[in-house]
Formats: sequence, C-alpha cells, structure tokens
Amino acid sequence: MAQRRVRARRGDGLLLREEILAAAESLLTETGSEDALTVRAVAARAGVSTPSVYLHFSDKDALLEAVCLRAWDDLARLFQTNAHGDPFRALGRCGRAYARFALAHPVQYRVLLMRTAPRDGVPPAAAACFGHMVDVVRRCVESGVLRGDPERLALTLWSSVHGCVSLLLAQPSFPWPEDVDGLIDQAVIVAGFGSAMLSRVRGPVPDSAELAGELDALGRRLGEG
Amino acid sequence: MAQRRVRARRGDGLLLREEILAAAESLLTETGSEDALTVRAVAARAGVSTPSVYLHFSDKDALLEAVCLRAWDDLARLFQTNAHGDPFRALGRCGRAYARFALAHPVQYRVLLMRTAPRDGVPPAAAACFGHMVDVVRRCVESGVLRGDPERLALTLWSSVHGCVSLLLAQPSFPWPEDVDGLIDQAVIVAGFGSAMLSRVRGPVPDSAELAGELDALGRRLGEG
DNA sequence: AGGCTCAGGTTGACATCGTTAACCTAACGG
DNA sequence: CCGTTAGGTTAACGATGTCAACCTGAGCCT
Repeated sequence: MAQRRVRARRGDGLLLREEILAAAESLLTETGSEDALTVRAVAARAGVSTPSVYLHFSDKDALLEAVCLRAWDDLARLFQTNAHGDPFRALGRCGRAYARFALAHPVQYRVLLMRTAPRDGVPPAAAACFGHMVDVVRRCVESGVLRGDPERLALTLWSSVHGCVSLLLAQPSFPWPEDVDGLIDQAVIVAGFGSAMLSRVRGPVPDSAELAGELDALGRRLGEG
Repeated sequence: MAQRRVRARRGDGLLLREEILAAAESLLTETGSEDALTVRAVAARAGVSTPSVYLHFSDKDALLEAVCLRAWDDLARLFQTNAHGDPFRALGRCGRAYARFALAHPVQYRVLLMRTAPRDGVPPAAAACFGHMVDVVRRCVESGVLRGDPERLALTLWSSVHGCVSLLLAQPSFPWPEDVDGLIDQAVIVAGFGSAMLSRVRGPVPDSAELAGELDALGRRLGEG
C-alpha cells in the first residue's frame, strides 16, 4: 500500500472509482501484462483496502474491461483524423492507424479483442472498431471503388487488419520481418485490393493461369497511368 | 476423483502421461473453456492425486500446451488433402480448411494462437500453421499467379484468415451474418485476389476512380471468359 | 452542542488455485 | 527375501477472487 488514502467527502464516492482506474492503468502499462492486474495490487496502489474495489466494480473482469476501454478514445480520434480525402486512400490510412493503435495499446487490445468475450451483449470495444470501419468503408462504396454491403465489406477488412496485429501481439517470438510497418501496409492494401476486386469478379474463382494473365495486363495499365 | 487409478508397472511410467492428456482433452472439449482445466480437475479425472501431474508436466501451461497441440495433426492432414490441383484454387481450399480447423477446435486454437506466447522460442503450433501456408503459397508463386517472397506472402494470407476466425472465436455475441462460411470464403478470396494484385501494381496506391475503372474492365473480361 | 444516519470505507475470513517438500509403497533385480 | 527405486501420495504454503460483518466520521436535524 503506497499511502493510505484519505477518505472521500460525502457525495464524492466516485472519486475512488477514478483513482482505482488510474492505478489499474498504470499497473497495466508498467508491467505490460494483464496477469499483473490483481485486485490486491490495484487496491494497494490506490492506497485503499482490497474489498473497496468492489464498491465500484462488480468483479475483477468489470474493472479490467473498464480500464482497457479507456484507450478506445484514441481509436476514435485516429479514424477521425484519417478519414478525409480520397476514400480508398483514406481506407488505407485508417487501416494503418488501426494497427498502430493496437500495437500502441497491446494489453488493452488483447484483453478486449483477443479474449473470449462474454456471451451476453456486444462488447463496446468490438462495436466501436467495427463501427469505425463501416464508416470509412461506406464512403468507398459511395464513391464506387467498393461494391456491396458496407457492413459485410467492413467485416472482411476489419478481420484482415485484426489478424495481422493480433498475430503480432500473440506471437512476439515469431521471426517477423524487419519492417513490421511494411507487413501491416501489405495486409491493409491486400484487403483493400481484394475487396475491390471480389465485388467485380462474378462466378467461380478463376484458375491460376487466367488470373495471372488478366492481372498482368491490369498491372501494366496501372503502372503506366 | 472418478476411480482411483491402479499404479502403473515399472517402466510404464509414461502411461500416466497419456491418461492425463486424455483427461485434460475431455475436460477441454466438454466445458469448452480453458479455465475449466485446473490441475486438480485433470488429476481427479485421471484418477490420480494432484501433484502426480507434475511428474509428467513441468507446470500447468506445459500441460495445456501439450493437450492443445494434439489437435494439430488434423491441420496437417487437412492441408495435405487440399493441396492438389490448380495452385490458386488449392490456396482457397486450404484457407477454408484452416478456418474449419480453427472453428472445430476453438479452445485449442485460442490457447495456442490467440494468447501471448512465451518469449523464448517459436511455438510449434504457429510454426506449423505458417509452414503449411508457405507450402501452398510456394506453388502459387511457381505457377506465376502470385509473385514475391513465398514466406512474406504466406504471412499476409495467414494473418488474413486468422483474423477472420479469431474474431469469430473471440466475439461470439457479435452480430455475425448468417452464412459464416460465406464470410470465411470472402476473407480467403479477398486475401488471394489482393495478394495476386498487389505484386503487380507498382508505385503509389491508385486513387478510387482510377482503381474502380480498371477493375470494372477486369471484371468484365473475367466474367465473360 | 449533541446525537443520528448512512456513505464510504475496513477487518477478517473462505474456497480455490498452482506448486513444492517430504513421505510412502509396491514392483522388480539380485 | 531383501534392498532399490519408479511411481506415486499426503500435507502444506502462498496467492488469488470474493463476501459478510463491522466500523467511522461527515453532514444534517433538533
């Protein structure tokens, strides 16, 4: 226990809630692991007895979710500042921004999007991520570069960039290439190109030779233009 | 404790190891959650005292990893049976098979690929997944439909399908579309199309109008052919 | 001033967990 | 038949999430 906290005045009960959240957040970022967030450690850092935590959070998971959600304001800002300009390029910027956000808040991202969420109700973190993706995808659909249901398209793009960052977070000892940024770029662009292309290729998947031939031609034209 | 196990004969010490693994596996699949796998529960189901588990596994995580790895034989078989024929179409089949594998072994997949792996050494599960992807991608590169470093391409394709299934596993209460299979198909094809396209489009990302025009033309030709 | 109330905590305990140290015992070689 | 040792067991420790019961002091009322 760092310092025995002075008792709050009447009506200031919510003060403790904020102090607990701050203590928990510092614990998370300092240790880099959610395992370090024990109720006792948080209470001690807040200068308060252990059961006091339960005055403001129904259980440990509620505390963990609340503290991890604090990072999600950053994500909204990131999407907002990257959504302008050409829709397809904005999509790329937002995807990269999403990845940067995840890697900048690894614990929070793991806790909220890589663990099994409770069965009841959509977790707000997931809803926010998906919502932001839908917004930027919708502009691509309106501009004509993407076609189809924006929500469906957003799901694929979201899962694509999520896959990249979640593997990076979960497998730190994997022999990743030097330029992680380049890998993320690749994941984002591949998802964008693929989505744009899929909505225009009807029928069965073309075979290798046919696809190679058509894409060679496309590459020449886009390279020249 | 179900039934007090009869002591193994001399030299049959490894018998217990197998029985512990079987008990742990049944616990995992019955409960569907790795939290149910406590050392005590496993020992009880194996008909043995709790510390006996430590005769064969250094700690709980070692046991958990060992039991989850048992599913990975299935994955090797799946890639093997889907790798034949046209390379690009085989890539699609393997991607779908990978997703089916993950959804068929949700606990094992979560434990081995969605939790933070230890810092020392590449986990065998991740190495196997990546290795299989590289194999099938290499054939695509040899046939010319994909271009570039097979390992790099495999990383993107792996992360793409991993993203889809890991979101499905982690967010069961998300309003997923009815046809999960269709969503997986989409993720796989988008990754394949995008990868094939990216290696042919040099220079900066085209803007929305340019991309839309070229892809419209491509769609018409592939649709007719 | 002085007492009452109840928001805002604390003390102490319980069950369960992973893990270890110390001990036991039955199967085999001689 | 006896000693060794592989193959276990018993008992315990410390940490954890959580709860029931208790305390206490700030603010209102008379």
